Amino acid sequence: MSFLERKKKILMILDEFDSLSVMEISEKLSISPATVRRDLQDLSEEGVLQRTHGGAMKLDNLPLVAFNKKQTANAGSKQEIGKVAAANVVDGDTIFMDCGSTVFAMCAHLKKLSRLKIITNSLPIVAELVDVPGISINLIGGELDKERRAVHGDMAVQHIDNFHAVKAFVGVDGVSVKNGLTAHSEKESQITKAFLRNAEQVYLLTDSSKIGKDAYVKFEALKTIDFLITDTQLEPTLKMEIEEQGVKVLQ
Amino acid sequence: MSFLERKKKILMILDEFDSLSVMEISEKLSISPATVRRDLQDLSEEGVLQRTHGGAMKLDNLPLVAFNKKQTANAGSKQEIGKVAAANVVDGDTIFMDCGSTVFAMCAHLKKLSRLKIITNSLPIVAELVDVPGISINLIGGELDKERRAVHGDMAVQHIDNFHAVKAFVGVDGVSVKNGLTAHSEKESQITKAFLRNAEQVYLLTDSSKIGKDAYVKFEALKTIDFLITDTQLEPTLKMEIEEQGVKVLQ
DNA sequence: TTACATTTGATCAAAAATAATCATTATTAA
DNA sequence: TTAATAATGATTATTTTTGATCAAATGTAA
Repeated sequence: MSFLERKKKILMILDEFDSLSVMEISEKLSISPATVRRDLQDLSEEGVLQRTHGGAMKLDNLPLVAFNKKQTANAGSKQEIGKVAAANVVDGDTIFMDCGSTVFAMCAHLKKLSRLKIITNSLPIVAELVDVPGISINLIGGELDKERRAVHGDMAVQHIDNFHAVKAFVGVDGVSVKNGLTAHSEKESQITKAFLRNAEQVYLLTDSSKIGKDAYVKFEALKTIDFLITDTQLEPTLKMEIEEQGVKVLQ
Repeated sequence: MSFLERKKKILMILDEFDSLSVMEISEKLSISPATVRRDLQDLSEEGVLQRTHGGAMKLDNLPLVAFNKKQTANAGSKQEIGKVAAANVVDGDTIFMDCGSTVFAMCAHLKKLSRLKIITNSLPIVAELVDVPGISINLIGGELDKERRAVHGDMAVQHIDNFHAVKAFVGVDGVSVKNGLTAHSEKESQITKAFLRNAEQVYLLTDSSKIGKDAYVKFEALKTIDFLITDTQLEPTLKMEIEEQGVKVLQ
């Protein structure tokens, strides 16, 4: 087994168990501890995991490494959310699609549409839908954010401002009644804001773990969005508070 | 069994098993390990699989690179041309890269640079270089041409006009002293024209089979370009005629 | 703190894989 | 047909990778 294969496997099992010891990895992959240490050193230098004494830990803010593949974290609810969101798209729509794994989960359910125009800054979405007949894609230009596999920056915002869509499907890092929509980075929030102001209807897709939480860039009021699509774990009191703001919650 | 047949089979079995060793491939196809290694090297340069020590792996972002499957025509000379072109890029450069398999062939030889900015409309180039540290990418936005895996259209042209690069590396469908640069489609020629007018130095990459031939959209005079990079098959008389126009021919 | 156990990084020899070379075979052109 | 060219497989030298060993560093418990 080559380094590249081991790297993939280590990251996969590390995604499942949040942390692993050198011995555990050594046993699971049938390689010597010395090799595991060398691999962990390389991987930690790449910045894809956190080395610890005796093993390694998952990095939680590791955005989307090879995110096409598997998103075990909340994979189930993301698929559910993606399905519900896709059900709100109809033939002939022009839609904005944000980057992020939750919005990406819509892709699988959009393939059966026969006429759809997608404006997006997300490379994984492009890769997933480029060969689907009936779907035409407008790719937003600008600086490529390698980690997120998405385009950001001023050019991207300008690009979006040249378009109008009937629906926007966006993600956030946090959302609450008090602070509205929040993000980890300003660049990301600028893109999302641009989507919001150029779409007739806005759908916010987020699993319930991010509802009631705040990230540090506060960029838009909650009532700006029309629909919040989330999983069934959302607490009823939170749901009521959100709906009082005029946001329809879909689950 | 010819290289083309082996290539097909290798990609097929690699699609089934996610990774294979040289020996496994050698046994499955009844060819020697030496040939397998040669094939894997070629295929990895084409960007359709990931070479590892001891074998090969499937690529995860293959959808974006898929156009390369048809790239086998003149694969050898394309690699040569790509290598020569890449040798003209130095650390710190900002370059335009056109879509097309010949320009794509530069990628493999650009990875060792430590500081490079690439402005491109080609998804395969993006997919190939997105994970290379030291290379930053500006993706040109606009309508996605699914067949070409590239972005075209007015937005794309506008985008390019916002930038300036020291070098542009472009491809064409035909080039001759009489008709200059020619293309099969107007959209493609508009993009190339935009690259030409915003770069200080223009490198045209094309294998010799396209030299002396004309496609139907005539869009630029031959003398507009500074360098023509091609293979060693180019006829000396043609070469002389081209150099008389002030174009330097590199081989 | 000290004593003890564990983990680590460095070094090295063995094993594996590769690239380069060369003779042979197959293919193509004349 | 023969000569020239290209592709293949075998051989060998080189490089890369691996696992073992061990002193040094780190963490843990008293």
